[in-house]
Amino acid sequence: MAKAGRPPRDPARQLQRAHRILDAVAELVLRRGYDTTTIDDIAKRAGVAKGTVYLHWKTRDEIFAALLRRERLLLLTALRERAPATLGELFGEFSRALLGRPLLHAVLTGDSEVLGKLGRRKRDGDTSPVPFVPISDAYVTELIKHGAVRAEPGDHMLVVQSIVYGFLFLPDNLPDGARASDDRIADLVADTIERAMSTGRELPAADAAAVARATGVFLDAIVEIAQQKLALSMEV
Amino acid sequence: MAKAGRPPRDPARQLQRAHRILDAVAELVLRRGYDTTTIDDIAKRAGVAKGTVYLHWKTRDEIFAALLRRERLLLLTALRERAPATLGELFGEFSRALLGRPLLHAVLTGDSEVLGKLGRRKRDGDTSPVPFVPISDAYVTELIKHGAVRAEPGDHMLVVQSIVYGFLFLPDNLPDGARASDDRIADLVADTIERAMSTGRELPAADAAAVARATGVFLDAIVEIAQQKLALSMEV
DNA sequence: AAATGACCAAATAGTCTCATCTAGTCAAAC
DNA sequence: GTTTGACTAGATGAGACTATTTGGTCATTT
Repeated sequence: MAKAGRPPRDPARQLQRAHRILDAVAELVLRRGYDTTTIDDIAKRAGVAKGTVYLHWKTRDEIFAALLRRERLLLLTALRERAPATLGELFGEFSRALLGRPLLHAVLTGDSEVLGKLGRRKRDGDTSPVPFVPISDAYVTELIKHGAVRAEPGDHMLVVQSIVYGFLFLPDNLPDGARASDDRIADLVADTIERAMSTGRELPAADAAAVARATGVFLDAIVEIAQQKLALSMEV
Repeated sequence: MAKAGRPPRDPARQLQRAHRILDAVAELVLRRGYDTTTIDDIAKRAGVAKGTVYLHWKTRDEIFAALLRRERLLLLTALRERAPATLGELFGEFSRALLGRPLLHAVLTGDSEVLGKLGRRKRDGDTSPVPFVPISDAYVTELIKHGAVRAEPGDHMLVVQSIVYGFLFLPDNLPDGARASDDRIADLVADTIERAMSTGRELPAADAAAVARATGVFLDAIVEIAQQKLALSMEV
């Protein structure tokens, strides 16, 4: 009924449209939850026809996956901009960024209010974009080598994840009165991880610089991967 | 139809019977979940008539509350027997004890498989016996005074709870391969809390002894309270 | 070629009925 | 006085059917 037809074939325009659609999804899912957000709603809000949505993604779930990948990339980019130098800062800033991103926070905490029946999905880290930062063994080894992280207790990833998880989760099960602000939580995460993982010795400037560099490199690598994954979700 | 009537009025016998009923509840709830465990089942397994169950508790929920209070007391008693001296040891042993108590673990993690519709209950700490150990301000102050815990970051309870919560929770959301054994987790909790909270300085023997004593006193107090609460749930 | 929206099958939500189950009571048995 | 288990009311669930919604397609339009 309304205008249809063919504007100039412009890949940039199409990408822009894809983002506009994801914007709509983000807003609707946050407001009303995944289950009650329909493709019609999304198309209407994004100002396109339903069929157009399906020009970008084959299924409803793929749309959501693309949204989460975009969220993840935004998170990681923001995280990199804060230029964390140490392991503690890395996850402190990660927590801060995550707490400011309701969608990812909902995914992490399995908020069924938002996720609906998507909540109990197997979290195999690849189909579902778990927002955790999986620190690589190489990165940890580097930190140990420079004396920034102690070697002893082992299970570094488990310890870090447990701490982050605990601080991000606990508030949900706490009475309102006992809760702390997002910034406070982020600071406590940084501090706790620093103390739990560091050797306690002051680092020589050279080592500190090397650690900061390694953290930067590690973050770059993650951002890179996130970018590629998002790109896969966004091609027409 | 079967024998009824009146055995000797013996309060000790009645208490024993109450415990036998709770044994039955524990076993059935663990095996089949709260929702599908009926009073008839419980009575049958405990070898009493249904009416007898109601001589002890007025409602189904009260039975379950009594069971949880008993579990909590058993946990705390076991915890006290391990005689933890430091804050880290206290929560390390707490974690160990909790991981060995499936019912309390289910309550803590909100396992809906076991708890059924009891899962989403408001956790106000009094009606529902939250299995957390709420460290008292007095105890923390004592620890700080003796140099066992640093004062700075504040929010001691929040930090400790987050760490414990994180370590106890994370395994549920982790692939089987990445999980650690219960004992390992308990050790890591102790270590992490020790490092996160301590001043780092070695304690003089006198202070160390004072800390151990304070921990013992604190535990005694909690056990005492748990005992009283259980007693309330067990009187005929 | 690109975009649309009417269309359809399939899932979901809603309604009503009937059968079963079970928390809690209480008169009777000891 | 103490214990029992048959009993009841209300909840819960199964089944059958209808109405509505919605993910996904594709003939049509520009």
